Amino acid sequence: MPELPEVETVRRGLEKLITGRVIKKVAHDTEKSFPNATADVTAFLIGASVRKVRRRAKVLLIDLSSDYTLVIHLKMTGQLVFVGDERFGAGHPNDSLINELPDKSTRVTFTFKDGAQLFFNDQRKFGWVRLMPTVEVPNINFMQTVGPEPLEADFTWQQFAERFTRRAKTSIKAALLDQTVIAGVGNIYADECLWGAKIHPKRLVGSITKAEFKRLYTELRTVMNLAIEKGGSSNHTYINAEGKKGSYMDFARVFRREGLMCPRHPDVEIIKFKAAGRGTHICPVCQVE
DNA sequence: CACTTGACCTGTCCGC
DNA sequence: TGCGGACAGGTCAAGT
Repeated sequence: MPELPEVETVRRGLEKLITGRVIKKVAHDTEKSFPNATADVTAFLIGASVRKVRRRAKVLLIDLSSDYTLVIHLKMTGQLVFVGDERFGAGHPNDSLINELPDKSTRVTFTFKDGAQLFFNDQRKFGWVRLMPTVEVPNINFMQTVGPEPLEADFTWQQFAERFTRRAKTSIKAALLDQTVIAGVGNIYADECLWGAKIHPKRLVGSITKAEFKRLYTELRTVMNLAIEKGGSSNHTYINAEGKKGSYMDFARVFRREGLMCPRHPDVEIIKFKAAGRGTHICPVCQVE
């Protein structure tokens, strides 16, 4: 899925596009797409307006005037795409794409009172949408166990390093991907910040020095802030709420660049292998085991 | 507890 | 052109 920068990009788009709009209708395909969409629950959806769009880790939270919240996880291939009046006029940023919605991967369709629509599309069907009272959101298991937001202004490198102590015997990459350690890191930004900090992904957490944690913290924040600025990273599935792709991949140093040269070593090829069960990219000179 | 692995799905790409 | 297998930006529930 979308990692923190992609989910944040979607959040910002939705905030601008759907805040204040009144939901008139909701439709979904299978039970799995919207597990608790029973009539007594959707009663808190129909007629409610969007108050606020929040994000925690990789989860989107759409607060409604009914004091209920739509909780949405995009997982690997989820998208939330808004289609408003632009669909009927020229010059929409991605007319050809937008005009195809809904399509065969549309899972949930929200229709607003003014005719605009929000489509939850998800090719692999791992994602989900739930509706629950806003006050209960902090009690769900994920919210209770998820780690701190890495981009918060008051989050320090010492706090960052401290979060890892519990995972001393696993690899640094596995620990970075563990949402209970730090929120929002996924496969792209794990590889990117490990390269930036010159740390091999298979190094055990217990072997990482304070200086290395400090570098990793700085690199993670730098890379995620840059990615947000660029609208996230796009493969063939990710687009934001306006149907646009992000451009971070134009700035990636190692991710999905196997066979290309390391930015620090013009004569060294980036290699790919498996670490923490995921495709992993490194510069074999910058990052040694 | 900490840690690893397989499962959940569909689509695409690559080698035979 | 077809087919099998690996792989894809993420969690979970199991197993050791």
